[in-house]
Parts: sequence; C-alpha cells; structure tokens
Amino acid sequence: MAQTAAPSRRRRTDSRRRELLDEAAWLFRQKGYHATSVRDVCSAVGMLPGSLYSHFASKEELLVAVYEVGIAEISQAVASAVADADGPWERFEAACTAHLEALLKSSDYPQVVVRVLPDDAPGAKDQLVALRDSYDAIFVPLMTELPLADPGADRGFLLRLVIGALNSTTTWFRPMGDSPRTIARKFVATLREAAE
Amino acid sequence: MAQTAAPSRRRRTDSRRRELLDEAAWLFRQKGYHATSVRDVCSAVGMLPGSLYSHFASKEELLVAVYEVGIAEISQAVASAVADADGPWERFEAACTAHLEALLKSSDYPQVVVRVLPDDAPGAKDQLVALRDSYDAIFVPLMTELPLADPGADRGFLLRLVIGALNSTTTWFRPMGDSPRTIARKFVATLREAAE
DNA sequence: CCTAACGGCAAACGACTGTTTGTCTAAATG
DNA sequence: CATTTAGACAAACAGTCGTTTGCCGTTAGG
Repeated sequence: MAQTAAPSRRRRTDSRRRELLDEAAWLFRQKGYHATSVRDVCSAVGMLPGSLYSHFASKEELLVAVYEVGIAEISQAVASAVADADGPWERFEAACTAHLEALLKSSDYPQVVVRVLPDDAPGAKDQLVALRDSYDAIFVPLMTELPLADPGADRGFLLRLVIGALNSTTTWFRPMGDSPRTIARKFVATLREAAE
Repeated sequence: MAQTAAPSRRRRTDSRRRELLDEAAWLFRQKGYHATSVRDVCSAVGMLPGSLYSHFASKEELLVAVYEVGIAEISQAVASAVADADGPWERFEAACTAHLEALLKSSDYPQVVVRVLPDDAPGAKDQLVALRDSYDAIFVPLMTELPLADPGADRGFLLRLVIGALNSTTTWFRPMGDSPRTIARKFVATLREAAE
C-alpha cells in the first residue's frame, strides 16, 4: 500500500530527467566525458545549466546514472539471449551477439560504458568499476562451461581478451558493413575451431 | 657543410623539449588528454605555462608529438622483431610479443596512442588517424600470409579484432601477473589451434 | 482551499582553461 | 667583442568550467 496512484507530477519530472540522461549518453558517447560540459547537455534539452542540479547532484553522478542504464541494458540483453540458447558454445555465441547488438545498435548508453573510463571521474570511480565488474560476472559462467581443447586454459585471461576484442568493434564498426550478428558469428567460429 | 659541430645550445633546448614530451606522455597516459592541463605538464618540469609555447605551437601539437614518438617506438619494436622470425606464425607471434612489450613495459608513449582517441583533439584528428593507420599497416602483411583453416577468411576483420584484444590488455595488465611475452604466447596459441 | 514542495530560471560564483604578450637573460654567431 | 637569437619568466588575456544561490510559478497532498 505504498504509492497506489502513480503521481503525474513524478511522471513529468521523470521524463525531464530521462531527457537529460539521453542527451548526456549521446554526448558522452560522442565526445567523451571531459569534452562534454554540463552546458552542452542542458542546452540540448532547452534548460539552463543550473537546472540540472535539480535532478543530479553533480556531473559525476550524472555519469553514474548513464553508466547504470548502460549496464542494465546490455546485461538484460545478454542474460535473456543466454536463457534462450542450448549448449555451451551456443550460449557463448548468443551472449556475444547480444553484447554486440546492444553496443552497436539502438542505444547510446552501453557505448558510454566502453568509452568513458572510471578514472575520468575520480569521485565515482568505485561505483563505475563495480558496475563494470557486475557485467563481466555474467560472462564468467559462460566461459567456464566452455569445452576448450586445453581444459586447463586460463578462462579469466580469455574472458578479458574476448571482451576487449568485442568492445574494440565500437572503434571501426560501420552500419553498412557486417551486422553485429555476423561479426559475432565470425568471431565465435574462429575461437570454436581452436577448441574442438 | 651544414651544422658541422653539434651546437650545445640545440642540445640543451632539445633536452628541455624532451622533458616536456616525457611528462606529457606520462600525464596523457595516466589521466587522459582533456584531464591534463598545460599547467600540469609545465609545472611538472618546473616551467611556467606560457613557456611551453616556445616548443609547441599548441596543446594539440604537443599531443601529436607524443603520438609520433609512441608510433615510432612501437613500430620499430614490431618491425625488428618480425625481421628476426621465420615462418608466418612465428612472425605473427613475434609481432604480438613486441606490441605488448612496447605497450606494457618501459615507455608511456605507446599507451597514449591507445588511450587518447583522435576525436579528443579535433584540430589534429587527421594527423592522429594517419599515424594510427601507419602502424596498422605493419600488421597487414603478417595477417595475409597467415595459413588459416579458412583461406577465404576476412583478414582485415581479424586484424581489427586482434589489435583490439591486444590493446585491451592495458586495462587489466598487472606487472605481477603474466608477462607480456607470456600473454602473447597464450593468445597466439589459441588462435593458431583454430587455424590448423 | 491552503500550503508545502519542487522544477526551472536568472545570475553569479571562484577556479581553471589554453593562449598571448612584452621583457629579460644567457648563449651562439660573425 | 659586438650582435643576434631564442628559451624562459611574469603577467594577463578572454573564455569556459562545474556549481551555488535566491526567486518564481506550478502542482500535488491534506
């Protein structure tokens, strides 16, 4: 018996907050954290710079909020893709496909997580690192269940290289080239031949 | 009959210029381009901010100079390592080893090339992109001569993933863990099993 | 209906940004 | 020895940064 009727007030301010988040995600992805000013974000949504502080306590907290959405989006995409796949390699490929699609299509949020390093916001570094780690944790069981040619292979080592390779696609990906799904298929095929 | 005797004056100013470059490389690698101010660099070498402009026309030109050293260092390391190796896979592994050692040991310069994106300095973007491309070109022949299981594999695609994976090591590499040489060996071994 | 709360505006805060200027000093050149 | 040259200093430039403050209008809750 908490909030029975959704307050329309809350809804209106939330939409304004969401506008700020969307614009911040776009700008952070495009120009990076330091090259994006609070004034850039606010003017893009038709707001004065001081008004942002009604929604976020600081620029760093704004970044954390964008990070949270980005991690949530890509985590959910990967988790549900994995749930629909059978077999270790199939789950792994499903995860890679979902990862790339979340990163390269639709939303700006996940790309912010890749582009903006935790060190860029020293005051929020711990939160950003924790968010990144929470995502990596999704991949860990997928890697450990993978039947590799060398069962004693360093899975943590492979995991970091895999995620590094996947994230590097943001540098060179072009919509007219291979689709994210195709990239993931080629990528996993290469690794799979090594394992069996 | 140009400069017969090396002027000690020139040497003195060059060493000062080198100090600025070294400190800029350290700071750019550590905090990024935008988070590093001209005052940071100058005060680290005991200089006033305006004096930097006796050596570099702008902050962006300073970045370009650091980039050039970084590209030169890693290019030379890879090229000479490749020259000493026989066989396509051996050359490829030698290149990866040299790449990682140049990136993870000794110098700060190559890491700046990985961390600072060309978009961070819009006025120098073309120069920075050209420098990056000149390095990638070293790897192209190594990839094309690689005897892969699928001879029709997309070599350019693989090249980008390989470099992305190698560069991602800067995020998680710790000196107490695997050495750059060991990382390169494990990495190439995984790929090689896939190819033969 | 009243009142408390809140989003947003307007304006300014001090700190810091990259860069320019004019002057001084010391070393290299003829 | 006289002259040129250039690195460094000192000081300031105009602009931008993230953030704070006081106020106003609207709106939700009692």
